[in-house]
This record gives sequence, C-alpha cells and structure tokens, in this order.
Amino acid sequence: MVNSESSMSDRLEQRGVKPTAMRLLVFQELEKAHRPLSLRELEDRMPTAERSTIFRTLTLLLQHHLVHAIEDGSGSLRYEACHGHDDCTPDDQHTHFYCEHCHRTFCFPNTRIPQVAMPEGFQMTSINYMVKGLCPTCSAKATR
Amino acid sequence: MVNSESSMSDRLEQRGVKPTAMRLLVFQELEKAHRPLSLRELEDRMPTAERSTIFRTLTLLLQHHLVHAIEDGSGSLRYEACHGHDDCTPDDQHTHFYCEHCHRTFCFPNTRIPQVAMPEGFQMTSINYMVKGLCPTCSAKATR
DNA sequence: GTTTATGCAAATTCTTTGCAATACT
DNA sequence: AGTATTGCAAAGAATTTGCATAAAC
Repeated sequence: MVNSESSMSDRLEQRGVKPTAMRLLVFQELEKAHRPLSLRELEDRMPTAERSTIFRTLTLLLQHHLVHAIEDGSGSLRYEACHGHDDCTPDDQHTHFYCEHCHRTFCFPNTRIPQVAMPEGFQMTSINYMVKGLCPTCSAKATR
Repeated sequence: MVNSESSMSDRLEQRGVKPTAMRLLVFQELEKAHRPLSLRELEDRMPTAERSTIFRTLTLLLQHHLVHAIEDGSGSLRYEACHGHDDCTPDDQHTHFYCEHCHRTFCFPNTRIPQVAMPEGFQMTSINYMVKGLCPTCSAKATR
C-alpha cells in the first residue's frame, strides 16, 4: 500500500500544507470513505475533532487541491480526497450519483467526466457532474 | 413571440398547476432572466412578493417539471425555467458555468450535457453539469 | 516568544414550516 | 362555506467568523 501515514504526510507537504495531526486525520477519513463526505459526516467519524476545525481544514485542503468539493443537492457540500496524481484537473475527475431516496452519494470511479467545449473566453478550472436518481437498493424496493 | 402571458398560463395548466398571478410572475421572471436565479435574486426582482411564497411556488413548479434546480456551489440553489418541449429530461438539459470570481451562473444553452453509461441498477432521473472557473469578464481583468 | 493551529461560541445565510389571513370558486 | 393560496414570523440546518487558548517552531 502506497498510502501509508508517511506518504500522506509527504503529499500534504508537497502542496505546502503543514501535516498536522488534525489534517492527516481529516484527509485519512476522506480517503478511507471512498465516497464524498459532508462536514457533518466527518464530525461523526471524528468525535474528538471540532466542527470549525474540520471546516477550516477542509477549506485549506481545498485551496491546495488536496480535496475537492462536490454538490449533490442534499443541502450540504461533500468533500472527497483527490486521487489524481497531479492536480485535481477536470480530466481525472469522475462522475457522481446522488440517490434521491436514501440521500447517499456514490462515486462512479470508472466513469470520467465527459468534456465539453468552452465558449470563447470562459476558463474552466473544474467540473461537477452529478447524476441523480435511484440507487440499486432503492430502485429495487421502491417500485412506486 | 410565442411566450405571451396566455401561452404561459396554458403551459402551467397543462401541467396541472393553477396559473395564479404569483406563479406567472415567478415563472416569467425566470424566463426573462435567461440564467438560473437564486431565491434571493428572485426576491430582489419581485419586491412585492414574499420569500416563502416564492419558495413554495418554486417547489410546486419543480414538482411539475416547469422549472429545474441547479447547484452551482454558491451556497444557494438556483432555479431555471425549463425550455424543453416535453419534460425536462436529461437529454434536453444544457450545461452551466459558474464564475468563481463574480459568482454568477451562466447557461451554455447550445451545449448539451454529454451522457455517461449508468452502472447496473442505477436509475437516472436528472443530471447536473456545472463547469467552474472564470467568465470572460473576470478572466480578462483578473490576470493574477 | 512569535507564529500557526485549534476549540468554543456565536453570527450569518439560506431553507423550510406553522399558522393566520386572504382570495378564489 | 370550503378549499387553495399567500404573507408573516419564526424555526431549522448548514456554513462561516471572532476571539481566546494551546501547540509548534
């Protein structure tokens, strides 16, 4: 496994983020989850950590392109560790799925975001591709 | 011009929405804007109307597929009149652009959302495709 | 000892609901 | 009258900031 504690620490430093315990903890939780987590979910998973601290940590990680934020329409932002080797460019971002019934967000890690041409003058920095509908579990039971 | 008052009224009725003055006003504002508006922006454009009333109107129009909601990450939902002839299916939805500098949301009406294949069991009902970056105006001046 | 990071508490912002008043049929 | 719609006020939920303490260098 490449993503040991120390390599994670290195990764933060490479981006100019001092690898404090808190930051490693947050980043680690995000990596572990394999899906985007909301601030609330992170709080629940780290009872020792404070909301505002987690929030500021996420803001910092966002700025340094170590995590990215996605909006699934649940009312709260979700954060996901960047997996990209380089920056979290649109090319290595994948699509997401939001289940409107169980309100969970899934990654489609194998489905890249299809690109579109930018009209003259628009400069892209990221793309959010969110599919909504019913996940397999919910579409199975909810045959209303 | 096809979208006169009366045809708009018809359109609401066709979807089972009683065309009250308030509803026509909201719908009209959305059509006029040619871009997605937040609840706040709608309030500002209709000083006579009440926030909760606008909100409930939007909720109703959403349910009847007369408007759709998009999340641009600005922290507030934005609403846009459906232009689709039929339902607002993913196929006739277009992509959007959010300027991270001036915090405005643009439509790319000529750019359809590229589709992706759904993994087994996932049922799509809509897609949100949001590009972020700098709009022409902001990318021109902000050459940091 | 100075700077940086964290924790606590509270302010802000946006969304949503309860209830009374009004308008419609 | 009876139902549906609107307005007001306030509750909820999530994000964000001020300030004091604690940790790092």
